[in-house]
Amino acid sequence: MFKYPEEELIAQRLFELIKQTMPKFERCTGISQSRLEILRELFESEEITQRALQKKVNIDHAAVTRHLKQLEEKRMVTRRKNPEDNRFTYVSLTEEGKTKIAAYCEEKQLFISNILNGFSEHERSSLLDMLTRIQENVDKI
Amino acid sequence: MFKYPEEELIAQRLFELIKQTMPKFERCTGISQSRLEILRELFESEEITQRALQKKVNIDHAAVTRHLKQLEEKRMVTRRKNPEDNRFTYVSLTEEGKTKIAAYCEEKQLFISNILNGFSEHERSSLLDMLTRIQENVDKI
DNA sequence: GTATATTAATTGACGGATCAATAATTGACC
DNA sequence: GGTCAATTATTGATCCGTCAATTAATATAC
Repeated sequence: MFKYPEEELIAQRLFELIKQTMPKFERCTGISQSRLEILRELFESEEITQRALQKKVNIDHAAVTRHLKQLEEKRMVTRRKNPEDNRFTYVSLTEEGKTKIAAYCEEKQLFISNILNGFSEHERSSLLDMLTRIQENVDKI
Repeated sequence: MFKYPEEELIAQRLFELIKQTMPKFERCTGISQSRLEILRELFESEEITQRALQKKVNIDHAAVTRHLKQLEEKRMVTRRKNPEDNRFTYVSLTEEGKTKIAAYCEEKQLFISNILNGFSEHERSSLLDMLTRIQENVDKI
C-alpha cells in the first residue's frame, strides 16, 4: 500500500479543487475563465496585438485564435492588421463587448468572495504568499 | 479600470498555477494526473466495479470508460462482468500494470516534493487546511 | 407476470487545450 | 537584391473532459 504523505494530500486537494470549481465558475458567471481573462485583458489595454494578448493570458496561440474568432462572431471584439507590419493583428473590444464584460467581472468577484468565505485578512495574504512560492517552484522545473 | 483585490489575485494565481503545472506533471511523470489516479485507485482496491472507481476519482463515466479502454489496450488492466449482475464490470490491474504504477507514483512524489520545496511543516498543514476550507465553500455553491 | 423505473456502461457531439505543420510577412546577411 | 531565418497567425490532429442519448440488465410495483 502507498502512504499518503501530507505533500500528496495538498496536491490532491489542489487538483480536486480546480476540477470542481471550474465548471461551477462557468455556470455562475456564464463564461469560461480563460475567455474572461482574454476579455479583461482587452478591456485594460484598449488595443493590443494578438501575440501580446496571448503572452498575457498564457494559453496557446491556437486557442487564442479560436477564442477571438468566436468573440468576433458575437460582435464583442474587432480585429485589424497592423498596416506597418502585416504579421500583427490588433484586437480591441467593441462597445457591446465593453458593456458586457463589466457584468461578467462582477459575477466573477461574487463567485470568488463565496469561495474565500471565512478567510481572515491574514489568512488571505498568507495563502497568496504560499501560492506565489509554489508558482516559483513550478517555474524552476 | 478594474481593481484587483487580493481575493482575485488568489483565484488568478490558483488558476495559473494549475494551468502551468499540469502539463509539466505529465512530462515529468509520463502520465496524466487523472489516469494515475485511476491506476492508484485500482492498485489499492484489487478489484473494483467501474462505477465505484468513477465515484472515487470523480470524473465523468464517459471519461472513465475511455481511459480504461486505452489502459486495456496497453495490457495494464483487465475487465470482466459481474456474473451475478451483468450491468457491473469489475476492473483490476494486470501484473504488468502493478509493476508500472509503482514507478509512476515515485515520479509523482518527486514532482510534488519539488513543488513544495521550502515549505515548513507548519506551512504545509496550514495550506492543506486552507485548501480544505475552500473546498467546503465550493461544495456549498 | 408484465410494464415501468432504475442503474451501469457505452457512444456521439461538443468545448477547450496542446502540439506540429503551414502560410504570410518581415528582417538580416552575403 | 535574393536567399535564409525569425515571427505571427491559422489550421489540423489529438487528448481529455462534460453532457445527453442509447443500450442492456436488473429491480420494483401493480
